[in-house]
Amino acid sequence: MSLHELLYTGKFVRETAWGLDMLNGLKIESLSSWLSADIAVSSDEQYRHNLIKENLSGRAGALAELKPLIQKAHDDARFRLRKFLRDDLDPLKEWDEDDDPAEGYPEVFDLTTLKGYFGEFFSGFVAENFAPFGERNWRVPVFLFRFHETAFDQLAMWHQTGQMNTAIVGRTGDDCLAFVLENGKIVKILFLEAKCTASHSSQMIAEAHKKISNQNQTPVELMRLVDLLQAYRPNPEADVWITALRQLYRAKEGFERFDCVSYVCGQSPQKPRSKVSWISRAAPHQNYRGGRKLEAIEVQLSDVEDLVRFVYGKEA
DNA sequence: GTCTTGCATGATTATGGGTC
DNA sequence: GACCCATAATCATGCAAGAC
Repeated sequence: MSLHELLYTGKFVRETAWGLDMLNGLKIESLSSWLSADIAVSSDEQYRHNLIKENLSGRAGALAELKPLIQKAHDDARFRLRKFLRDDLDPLKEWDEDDDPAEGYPEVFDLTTLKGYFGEFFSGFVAENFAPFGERNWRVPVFLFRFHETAFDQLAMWHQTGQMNTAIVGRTGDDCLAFVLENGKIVKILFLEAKCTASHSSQMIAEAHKKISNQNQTPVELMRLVDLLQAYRPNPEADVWITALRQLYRAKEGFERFDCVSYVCGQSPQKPRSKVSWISRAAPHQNYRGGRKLEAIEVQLSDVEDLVRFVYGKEA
C-alpha cells in the first residue's frame, strides 16, 4: 500500500473527493431506543439539568452505530500521526504497514485515558443529539484529540518497547466545543466540560463547574481549531468553518457563549429515594461562577468501562 | 448495622519558574 | 544544566459521616 493510499483511503482514514473526511454530524438513528432525556429548567431559565438514562435493550444497536463515529472522531489524530512520514515529492513510494505510526491508536492506551477520550466525545455527541438550551443546531466540526501530545509520545514508546504506561492525563484547553453557524457566521458557542467515571465522583462534578466558569468569551482553542481544519482542505465545509472561526477570533460581539457540563457516570443515586441525580436539578452547582446560561447533562449508564472497551475495540 | 455519599488524598505525567 | 517545588489534569481509593 502506498503512503498516499494509507493517508487518504478507506482502511484507516476515510477519503472523500476532497481529502480527509469531516465528521458530518454525530446523530445516530437508534438513539431514541437507547437513551431518554428528562429536562428540568430553573425558574429564571438560566439553568437547565438534563438527566439522561439508558434502556439496556437498545444499547447494542446504538453502540454498533456509535463505534464507527468514535473511530471517525479520532481519524484526524491518526492522520497527524502518519503525516510526518509523508513525502509529497514521492507519492508512489510504498509504505510498509508494519511501520504504521498510528498502529494501536488509541486502543492500546490505559482504560483511564480512554474514559477521558470517551467523555470528550460523548459531550459533543449529546450536544448534537440532545439540544442543550433548546438549540437543535449545535455542531461539533472537529474534536481536539490531535493535541494530546503526551499520548503520542506514549504511543511512540509503545511501538518501540511494547510497554504502555498507566493513565495519561492532563490535556489542557477546552474538552469540546460546539457552535451554531448561521449564514457562515458563528452566533452561538457551547463550551463543554466533560467528565467520565465508571462510578461516581462529586469531586469531578465540582471541578467541572469550577473550570467551566472561566471568563473568556471565545475559546482559547480557536487557533488550534483553524490549524486542525486546515488538514481537511481542500474541502468546502472546512473552508466555511475556517472563515467563521477567523471571524469569531476578531469579533467583539454578535455571538453568545453557553456553558455545559457533561457528566457520564456508572452509578445512580441510591439514597435517599427522592434523589434521582448527582447534580442538582434546580440550581447551578456552588462552584459555578460563570454568570451565564448553564446546562448540566448527566448521563447515567451501566458498565461504563465495558462500554468504553467496546467502542474503542480494547481487549479486556 | 449496613450501605451510601462526599471529601481528602494519592497515582501519574508534563511543564514552568526559581535557585544553585 | 541539574535540581527542587508548584501547578495542572483525570480518575481511583480510603475513610468519616450520614441515611435508611
